[in-house]
Amino acid sequence: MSANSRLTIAAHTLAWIGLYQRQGHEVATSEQIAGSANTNPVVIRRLLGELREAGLVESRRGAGAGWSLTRDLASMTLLDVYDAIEPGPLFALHRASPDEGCVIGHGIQPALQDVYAGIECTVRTELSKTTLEDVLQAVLAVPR
Amino acid sequence: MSANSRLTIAAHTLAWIGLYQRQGHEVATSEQIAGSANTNPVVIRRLLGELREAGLVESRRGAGAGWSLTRDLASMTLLDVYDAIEPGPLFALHRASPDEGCVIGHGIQPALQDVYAGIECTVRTELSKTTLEDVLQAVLAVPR
DNA sequence: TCAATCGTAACGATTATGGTTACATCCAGA
DNA sequence: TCTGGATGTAACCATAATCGTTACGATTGA
Repeated sequence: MSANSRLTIAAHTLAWIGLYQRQGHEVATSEQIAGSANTNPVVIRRLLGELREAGLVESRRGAGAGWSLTRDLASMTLLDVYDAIEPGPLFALHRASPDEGCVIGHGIQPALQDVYAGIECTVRTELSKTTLEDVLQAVLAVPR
Repeated sequence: MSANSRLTIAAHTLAWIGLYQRQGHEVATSEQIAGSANTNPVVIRRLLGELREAGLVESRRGAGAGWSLTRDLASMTLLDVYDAIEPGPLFALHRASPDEGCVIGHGIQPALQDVYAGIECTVRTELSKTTLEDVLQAVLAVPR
């Protein structure tokens, strides 16, 4: 596998719930979403649990249980989702500390940290430009 | 581990070779670099092999062997390095195809692909703004 | 020839992701 | 009060990427 499909599954999930609610339903179940995303309901529940901690969705238990959005898709950006599922940094530094006695080893981490921080910042800015409503509209615009 | 430290190790390696050559040495060995980066020489050789395929470094075998840059650090950007070590996409789509019979399942991949492509584009642009010479200068500017 | 270094295969450890099963918990509605 | 359906979560396994390590053949200047 390797790369993160978590943001993809999360966006899929939120768009699905949003459309389902727009069709008049109150709550969506993890099983329905898993069917659409072609994965396991537990995977969806795990992910939705993280989105709930971030305040993007809420769940009801018991009979007639399921998941619903806490606010409109237009007020959720991909950055909100990204932060909710807390991926690690895009680029990591050395896994073992470099040799501090070496000029390069001493200065490389602060130097790269600055560069990496700048890149993460632009990625976050880009993510914040797309709302889940944008995603849903783009989905609906795809020709059959 | 999780995140990629490959770009970090590659930048460390190139900066190290660049500084070493600037000090009058012809070639650097994987063992020297591994000492500075606190890793194993084989890890460095593997990485340098990929950089060589991209034309950034060259190697000499036999006695007095080692690695040298093919061009100045000022003409190498982090994007060159990034492309050389070929990381996968930043964000992946679904690992299993979503349900094409579902409106969301049908349109979600094209919709997200556009967003992801835009983000990768900005990341690449950012990476291309920093040369390895910039990195080396930033390293040397770190106070002891 | 020899010593140093690359080139590379092979194997194991660690980690992230995610698929699956299982089961306790909860609660609206009969 | 029961019960069915769904959540909440633990547990385990599979897969894959990265990395550390050992080992050894290939190369080549001295």
